[in-house]
This record gives sequence, structure tokens and C-alpha cells, in this order.
Amino acid sequence: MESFSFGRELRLLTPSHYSRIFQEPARAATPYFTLLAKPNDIGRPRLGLTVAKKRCKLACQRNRIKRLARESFRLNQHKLDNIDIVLMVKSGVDEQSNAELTQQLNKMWRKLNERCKPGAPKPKPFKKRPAKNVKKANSPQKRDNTPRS
RNA sequence: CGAGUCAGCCGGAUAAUCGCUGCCUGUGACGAAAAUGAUCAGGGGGAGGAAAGUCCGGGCUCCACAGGGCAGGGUGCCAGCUAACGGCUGGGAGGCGAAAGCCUACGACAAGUGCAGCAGAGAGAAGACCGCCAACUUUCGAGUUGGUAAGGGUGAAAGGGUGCGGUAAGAGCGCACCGGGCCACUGGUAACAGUUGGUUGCAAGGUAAACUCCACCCGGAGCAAGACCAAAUAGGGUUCCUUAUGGCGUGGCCCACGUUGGAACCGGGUAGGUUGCUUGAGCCUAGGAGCGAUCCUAGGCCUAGACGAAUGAUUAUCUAUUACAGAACCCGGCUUAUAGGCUGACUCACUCA
Repeated sequence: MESFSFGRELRLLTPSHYSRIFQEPARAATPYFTLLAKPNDIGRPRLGLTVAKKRCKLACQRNRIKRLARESFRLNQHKLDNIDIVLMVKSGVDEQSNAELTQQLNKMWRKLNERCKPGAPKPKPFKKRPAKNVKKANSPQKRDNTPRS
């Protein structure tokens, strides 16, 4: 049986991870979300969330939206290829119900996956950064990767 | 039962499934080993009454600092509590309410300066518009001069109130009572109070969230504080080695100095990591002191510590759509938001007995 866990290896952890994705990403959008994505080399999808205070004023609502997004990502992670995703939020999200937002998110994952596929063989504009990134992401858990790279 | 006042409490529950996080127990990958402890399994924890606003006060940390003053800011009836406060408790005074009860920056305007629209004759050691009274004049309509704050009128406010005496008319002008000021006395730690005594005809009102004066308090910045570890072929210093009495630059040339390779060591420190980080002015129970805030004693308990940021989602049941809302170094307060519900004490009205 496949696992539905959502550990630290499935998240974007540092600002450098985020800034990599903001360079020439694939996009997908719904009325309340914008998703940016880019393929990675680590063998699993990863998710990062940005919920701006400007778009969603109350801390409580921001938490709610993040939880919904994580939950939806967790349940759909096996339908995704190895891509890094950053989820952004548009104003008005905090007025939507849980069911409505979950439905939108579920559609998005599939769409985004399709868009990333033709983008994978694209020439990488930044040669150094992805390599450096992979090394860093793997080093805390597996040491045998480090001497090889 | 109705209307109301005060005080306190709860802030969805249960079950199933899939997940997150740090703690404990076991497992123990990688490693020669130790150490570190990956991974997996199990156990038991895991947001609030306001976590919010950041309005006050502290702890903690770093910086500054002999002492004192000025400036600036804050507080402002009295006493107490407290680590401290602009907080709380008790008391006083004033105000609101039928009552329970509630509200109040509540020091000084006799240190000085300033301010007060409109109305009104006059707004401060004031003032004569109408009226009243006297004298003079008179064309008998009234006029002029003076006196007068009792009456009218204006205004938020017109320099105590009522009565009697008094007077040309009046007036604290005099007297009685009421009110006020001052000095005693008594009670109270004090604010303050008084069926107390004496004295004073009462004289210069309001406003200090106006300047100001008086008394007391205040060094600055904040956990992104601060401390530690520490990559990069980012970059600095010292010593040594060698191509090498080398090359390049300064220089007429030598010497000398700078620069160029490698190694070792040293300190500073970016990315990143660790720590600060939860045992605390802590919570619960019992007893005691006090009207109370609070304090003391004894026993017990450990109750979130994340860091792109953990408590969620779905389903079922409970009348079930559920308020305000998310810890970020930690405490004590204040203020604001809050669906629905529970408990206790008290006041008033009605009915019944």
C-alpha cells in the first residue's frame, strides 16, 4: 500500500528553494490560487506555500488555507511527477468554504503535472543552481550521495 | 415567573480512517570502533479567553553610565497591595439611579500669562438699557444731572439666599437664620468629616485633556536581543617551503619594498546550523493572617515550544449551518471582539400564602 505521509522531504524548506522556482516556472491558475511549478531531481514532488498577509488578513484564515492545501497535496502526491510546486493565493480565498477550495485544488494538481511534462527537456537556464540544490536537500538524510556528486 | 445589577465558569462532544509535530521506550542504517543517532514500531503530550490590539508595567539580553542638573515624557484625592504599573483593593469627595449598584485625570487659577462665539448697558476691584428715587428745568409731553444692583430684560454664567429693620429710593448698610471663608477642637494613619467652639459681612467668578506651577517617576534598544559552531576555491594576517641571487612593478644600477605558487597556523565572519526556548513573580489542594487586593506555611504536579512555521480533513451521531479568533522569549494588567450555554449572590415590581 502506498503511503500518504507528508514529511519534511516533501516540503520546500529554505528561501533558496523558493527563489529557484520563481525563475521561469510553469503556471496554473484558478479563481483563488496561482501555482508555480518546476521539475526537480530528487525523485518526489515537493510543495511550498505562500499565503500573503495582504491577500488574507487573519492568521486563523491563513492557517486554514495552508492546511487545506497540504491535505490536498498529501492525498494526491502519487499522481504527481517529480516537481516542485509553490502555491500562491489570490484575494477572496478567505471567504470560500473548505469544500469549494478542496475541489479546486484537486483539479489543479493534474493540470499542473501535464504542463510540466513538455517543460522537462527544456534547456535549463541556470546550470549551477539545481545541482547545488539537490546536494543540499539530500545531505541531511543520505550521506552516500555526497561523495558521488 | 418578569425587569435588572454584580461575580464566576464553559467556548463543541464522541467514534472511525488518513496525516503533522516535538518528548519517552524499543529498533539500531551509515561507520574499524566509540560517538552521533537515519529508519520503523509503540506510548503518552500538542493554541486562547481573549493567543488579538501592542496601550502600560516588569523579568531577561546587549550597549551606555563618577555625581548632579537641564530638556523631554509620564502620573496626579488618601491609604494599602505588588517585581512593577497608567493595574488592583479599601476608604473619602462629587455625580447618576427607585434600589441592588454604577461613573469620575478628583493637586494648584490668592505666583504669573492667556482664553471666553452670540446676546446683553455691563463678562470682572464690572456695569445704569428699562425701571425706582432726589434736585433742577419745563412749552406739563418731558428733559438734564446725580443716587440706586431691590424689580425687568440678555445670557451657560450678572460679585451669596430668605426675612425683618433701615432708607429719598436702595444696598451685608445693620440684625436673625441658612450657606461660605479662616483659626481652633474632636474623630480618623490620611484624604476628609462634624447638630463642636471662636472669628469674618462675604472681598480678586469660570477654564490647567490652556501655557504654567507643585509633588513623584523615567538611560537606550530589543529574542530579527544576545551567545556559540561554521561551508565556499568570498576574502584578510603571520610563519615556513620551493621553482628562486625567479618573473613583474617602483628604481640609472645594487640593496630594498610591493606583487605572483604551495603548506601550516591565526583571528573576523556570509549561507546554513546550534542555543537562547520554556521550572515559571508557575499551577492545584489544604491550613492560616487580612474587610479586601494580597501574603505566609505544608503537600502534590510538570501542563505547546514550532521555525516556509505543527492541533487538520472526511464520514456518522448528538436539534448541529455555528461566535470572536491561531502561541513565536516569558510574565502582570488594560482595552477591544465574541454565537450559544451554565452557576451563584443581590435589588425592584407583581401574584400567592
